Amino acid sequence: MNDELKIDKNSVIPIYYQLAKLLEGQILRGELKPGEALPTETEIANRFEISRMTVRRAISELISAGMVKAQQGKGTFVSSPKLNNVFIELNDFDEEIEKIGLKLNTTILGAKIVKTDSRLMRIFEIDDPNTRFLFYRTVLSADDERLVYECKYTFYTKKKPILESNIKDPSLTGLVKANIDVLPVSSKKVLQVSVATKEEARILGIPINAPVFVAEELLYDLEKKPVGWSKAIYRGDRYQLTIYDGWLRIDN
Amino acid sequence: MNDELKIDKNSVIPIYYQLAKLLEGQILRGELKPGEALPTETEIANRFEISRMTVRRAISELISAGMVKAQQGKGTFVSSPKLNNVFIELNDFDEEIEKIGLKLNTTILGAKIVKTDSRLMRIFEIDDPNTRFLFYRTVLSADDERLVYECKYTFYTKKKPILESNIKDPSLTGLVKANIDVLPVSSKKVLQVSVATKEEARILGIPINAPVFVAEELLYDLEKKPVGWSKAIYRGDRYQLTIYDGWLRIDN
DNA sequence: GAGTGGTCTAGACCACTGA
DNA sequence: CAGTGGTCTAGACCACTCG
Repeated sequence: MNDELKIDKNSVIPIYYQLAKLLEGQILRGELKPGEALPTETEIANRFEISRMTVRRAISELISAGMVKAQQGKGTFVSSPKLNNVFIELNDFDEEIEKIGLKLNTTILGAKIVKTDSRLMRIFEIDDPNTRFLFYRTVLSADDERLVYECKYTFYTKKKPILESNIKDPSLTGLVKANIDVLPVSSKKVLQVSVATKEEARILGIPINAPVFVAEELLYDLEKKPVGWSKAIYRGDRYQLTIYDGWLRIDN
Repeated sequence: MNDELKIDKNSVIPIYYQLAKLLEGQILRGELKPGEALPTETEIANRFEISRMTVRRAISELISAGMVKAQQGKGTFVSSPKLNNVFIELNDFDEEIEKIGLKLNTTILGAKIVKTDSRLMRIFEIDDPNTRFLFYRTVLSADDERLVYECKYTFYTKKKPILESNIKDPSLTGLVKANIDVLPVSSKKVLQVSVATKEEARILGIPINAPVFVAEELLYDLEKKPVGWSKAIYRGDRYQLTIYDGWLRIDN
């Protein structure tokens, strides 16, 4: 049985990959149903005359794709596709726009040094009221249409001059890297929905109270200290978030 | 040198895990900076007197955490934390609410059989104008406050009776599974921002034109055919999306 | 050609589950 | 207890990169 389920040991395609694809096919075609057990690793190894380590490499691909789950002492079982609360790939807003083929353009509305206030002290977890921040206001446009209005803050250090013309990378990460000698390694983003204020509506050229996304981003350094904060207003009529979910496929 | 960088080969903790954590620590402490090369696999294996396969297992943990990248023929290099367009964990709205400790309650406002229309034919990719759908309207509440209004559609098959009292799992996935003998394995969600219509405002008890999230979900079966569709209206003042990004840590 | 990571083997011992 | 997956070894050969 299973005549076409063969593996070419002399192929340039790795054995573990051929085997993973073979098992993935059986699962996707429903020949192996959720809850069912895969053949044991030893069985598969004997059947295809390959090493058990190679079988394990193949199965580990399926595990990381979320299609099967191994249980020590029991066996390896086909998972039910979990359609919630899983790892997903979220395309960055801006890359999404560029894919469509529009030209993106960032305009710096202003850059200045500001004193701290209670909000910034809370966000950046600092006590010193003399701390000063660099404050940037930028607008992202595509084809002369304004899409995003963004306010960005990072610590001010006298080390480097702030020349507006000198800003190569106006993203929050870029500004932090340019102004303080720190590498942001993690971030937290909060996405909310709101309606445009008068100022936001004016800058983006949309009606007051039009729906907008509000995306706050907080950047952290290696020691989990906040090093940058931004608040971005996205036009609600131009942005949407698309999320794909379910079993990840191996490779493509 | 590096006295504390040791591995206990007799520990219950796997060697590959100890080594992965050791290397992760060096990267997080900045002893290995982005762009720098790790020692070669053979070097590490000799240094700790372990097998190269075990070293590879450790490094593969770092690779899947996105902290390093291996390049055949060249070496293994510490990655720069990529703070955009990466895999992220998106908590499901509802699970998020339950974590806070609120009791969730789903009310079924109605369930009926409807004829198809041009919108449903487009969404479900069908041609037959005689197709009929099951149409559910539900409301999700927490502590007597209405949070989400949802309209759900799935194919109507006469196989099973539709008893409202019989609905155990009112999620879209649950309804699809209950009504047609099909297992949804993947989904596509689109998140948009909008303002509440008159009907939505009435049902959710919010002002007309209040900001809301609109989440459309399309469920697919094994053959990538749409089997369920829902459109959910989330109160904008009660929901937000939090996204963590950057280097994933190994385990906890 | 020397050195790197990528694949693969044929064993071994262990920890865990279930009858 | 027999059978499962989890870890580990000490080799081997390959494909790739770069001088």
